[in-house]
Amino acid sequence: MPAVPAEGEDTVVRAKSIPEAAVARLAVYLRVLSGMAEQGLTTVSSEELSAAAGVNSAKLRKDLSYLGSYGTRGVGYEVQVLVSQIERILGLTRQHKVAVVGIGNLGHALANYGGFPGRGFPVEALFDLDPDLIGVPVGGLPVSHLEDIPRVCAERQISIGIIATPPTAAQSVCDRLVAGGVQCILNFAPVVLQVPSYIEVRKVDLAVELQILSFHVARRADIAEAALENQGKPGLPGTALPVDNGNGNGNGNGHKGAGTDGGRGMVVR
Amino acid sequence: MPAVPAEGEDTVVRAKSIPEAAVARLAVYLRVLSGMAEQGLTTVSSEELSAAAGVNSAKLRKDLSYLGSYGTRGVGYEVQVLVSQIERILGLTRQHKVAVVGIGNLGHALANYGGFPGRGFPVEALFDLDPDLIGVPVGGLPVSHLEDIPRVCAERQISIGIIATPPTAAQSVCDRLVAGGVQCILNFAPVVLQVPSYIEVRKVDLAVELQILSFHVARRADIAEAALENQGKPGLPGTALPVDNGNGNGNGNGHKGAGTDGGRGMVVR
DNA sequence: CGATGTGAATGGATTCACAGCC
DNA sequence: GGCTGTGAATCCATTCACATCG
Repeated sequence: MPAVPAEGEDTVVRAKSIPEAAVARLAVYLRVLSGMAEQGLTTVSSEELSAAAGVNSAKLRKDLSYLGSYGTRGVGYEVQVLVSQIERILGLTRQHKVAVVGIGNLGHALANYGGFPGRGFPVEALFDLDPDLIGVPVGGLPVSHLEDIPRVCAERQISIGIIATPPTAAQSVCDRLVAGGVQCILNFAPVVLQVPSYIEVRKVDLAVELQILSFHVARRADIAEAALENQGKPGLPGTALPVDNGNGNGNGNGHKGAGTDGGRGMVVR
Repeated sequence: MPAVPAEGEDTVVRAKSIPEAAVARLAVYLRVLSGMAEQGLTTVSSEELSAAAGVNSAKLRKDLSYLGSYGTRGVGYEVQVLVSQIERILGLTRQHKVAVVGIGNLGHALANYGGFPGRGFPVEALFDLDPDLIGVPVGGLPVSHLEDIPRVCAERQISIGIIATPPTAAQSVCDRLVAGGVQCILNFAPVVLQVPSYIEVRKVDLAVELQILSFHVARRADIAEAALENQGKPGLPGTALPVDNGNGNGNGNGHKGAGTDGGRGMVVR
């Protein structure tokens, strides 16, 4: 299915080039919309959708405008239409076969995921170094050896490689994935990977995330300290404020992104 | 609830306000620098460090300039000095106690981490819903019940909560963490959390990451398709090109972020 | 009317390029 | 001479505000 027949655009490369930041948010909108669809909602306004997605409505509308004009003025958007259009733009009509390298705790979690976000990302290969693990099925798929990454990836037409190994192994694993023809890499190892320029890499780095949070805690503490010339007790939440949410959003970061475990029934033992 | 004391405001608050994006990169520089220090390097130029961190040197210098002027013109930077300064800015001189909620595969991985990035982030509480898990030590720390989140977090002065639960539980867990006085949340569950504005949230969303990669694959395919008017075979890497790295970097994303498993000795069973 | 879609304005972040200093 | 530090210029992203249309 070629999906969209050809998109209007006469010339070539109709790449309107949609902003990176918007792409990440579209994925979030898609999830929210899917939830709404399940609940039987058929239409939604930019106001509602943006609130549920934690962004402001202007941004949401601009993001959606990159898809084309699929809303109805004075009314809103049809949930199903948006879902289809976002799936089209994100390339979710194709299947993207995934390989997970490094079957530790995290790799295990990923493997058991067994087909990611509403399908579309079937896990079709697992790799590890540990001899005790080779051949053992994890989530229904036997583990292969690191050595075989290039061959197996090529054979199974893997397009996305996930690196969940210790940092020391990451670069060599990465090289093998590239040799195996994967087009994108999602890297959980805390190293900066060197890759040829045609490979897309995204990284998920827990240490970095924690340190960013640490920075904000520290900044906050500094501010509280600076407030000493106002009052004597800034009020450290020792017991806690029973604050409830309810505000529009509050965090509105902008650039974030990254993988999740998501949970589902993953109890370790 | 007054919560936050009052936010500095115009007057004081000498906060030079260092850009979010730069903060994330500083954490990366820190890791690279630590590696260099271990190898006995004592000085480094912006060129070297930027290459190792996968950014360009101008950006690196600007980022470092937010710390102050700690380089020597014509020479470079002292590794130890940079390490100290970055640690200072990121607030890594304080300790930040961490709670992990949801002891599935991912939570397990996090718990076994047992003290994160070069210490500074000790895991001091674990929570789950599963009765079979309560009281069982994981990574040396017994699991408590979700109900007890507010009390335990308050008692142990937890400042960072990590949510690794299924999506349905995430918001209620989040509310309890907030009630327990945590200041920041790292969310691995694929939901948009609603929090009071003084709480810092970062999310790590695997589904979103994969979909972003999917987008790039699709875009690439479109371009290849468009190239049909040039040649007949764009050259799908069926077997793979043995390309090796060696370029400056290639991905140069900019905004990414997010947690990692990192690996270390985490084999599941 | 009411909500979309979008040019224009604003604000951040990246890059350039060069002055300043060792 | 070489490398840092940084204003100025550029580029990208967000927000504003309103024309547009069902």
